[in-house]
Amino acid sequence: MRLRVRGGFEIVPVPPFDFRLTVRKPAGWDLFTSGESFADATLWTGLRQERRPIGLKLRSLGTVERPRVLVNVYAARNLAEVDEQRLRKTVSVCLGADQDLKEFYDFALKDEILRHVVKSLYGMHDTQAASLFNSVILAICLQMARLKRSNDMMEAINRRYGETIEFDGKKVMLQPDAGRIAKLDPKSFAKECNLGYRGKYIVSAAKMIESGFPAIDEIMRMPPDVAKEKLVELPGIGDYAADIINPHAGFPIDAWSVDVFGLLFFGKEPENKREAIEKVKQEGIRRWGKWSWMAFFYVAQDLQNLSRRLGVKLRLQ
DNA sequence: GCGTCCAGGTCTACC
DNA sequence: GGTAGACCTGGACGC
Repeated sequence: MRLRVRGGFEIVPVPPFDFRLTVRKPAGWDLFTSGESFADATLWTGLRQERRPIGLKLRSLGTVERPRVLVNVYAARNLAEVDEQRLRKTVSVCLGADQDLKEFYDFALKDEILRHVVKSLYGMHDTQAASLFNSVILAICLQMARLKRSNDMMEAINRRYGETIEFDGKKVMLQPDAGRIAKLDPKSFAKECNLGYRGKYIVSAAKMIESGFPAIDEIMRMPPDVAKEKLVELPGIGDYAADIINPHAGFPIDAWSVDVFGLLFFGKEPENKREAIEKVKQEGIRRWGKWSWMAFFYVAQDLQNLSRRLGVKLRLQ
């Protein structure tokens, strides 16, 4: 689908704000979709607004201490004023533009582990997904699979049911919306995309989302424990997956991160990962309290630097 | 080449 | 309420 420029707006994030680190994270986490591209302080990406594909070109015009982000909006037809206002708010929230990192940095600089990562990744804001369903797909595909297979499953879903938008000379793949997946036969879907048992969870979750489950922004506005309680109502979403979808509420320790944080906290990787997950999670929350997620996020993005600084060999993702 | 293990968890039947 | 076992698939590993 070809999109034309339909408007634009400027976002002024709270400094420090490093555009590159925020939209193109060192560990490779995408902002909105795996199909986005980045060059010359510019990100071409896309999302859906009320099912409608929207192309976005985000350009950094400022500096880390005086940040400005110019957003060009591309769509098939003109946007109403109210839609552009809503889009502006969505992009601003997803970029974490209003996040003030000062309090976290003050806390982190007194911590033996975190002081290294906040210096290395100064100005990296925590971003948020634009779609609950896309986060659900990610959280379910991460389960019981190595990272390569998780990526293969998500790519298969995008290839078969996603949508490519073209704008500003770029092509961006958008992930499918819940409405499309909700209509599928779970067994066929699982077979087509090599999802195994996950296929039925994704289709059932899509049906729940289609029938009025709270949207991502509503979830984010809920108190963390209420949001988590709500999220685990979705099929295939348990404790870990809920923390992936709404990370502000938790410390998403899994079979990979249990090695990393086990080594950081206790000086060695646990012998029995499954048994150690709860212990490591509790230790993270005890040490870092309300900053647990930010600590997890910064550490996960800075493993190479942290390995060097602390003289330990942290397993990269 | 073949068999086994287990991976960025969750659900459910059973006690 | 707690817990063992099942669940898809495929790469890694030992033999």
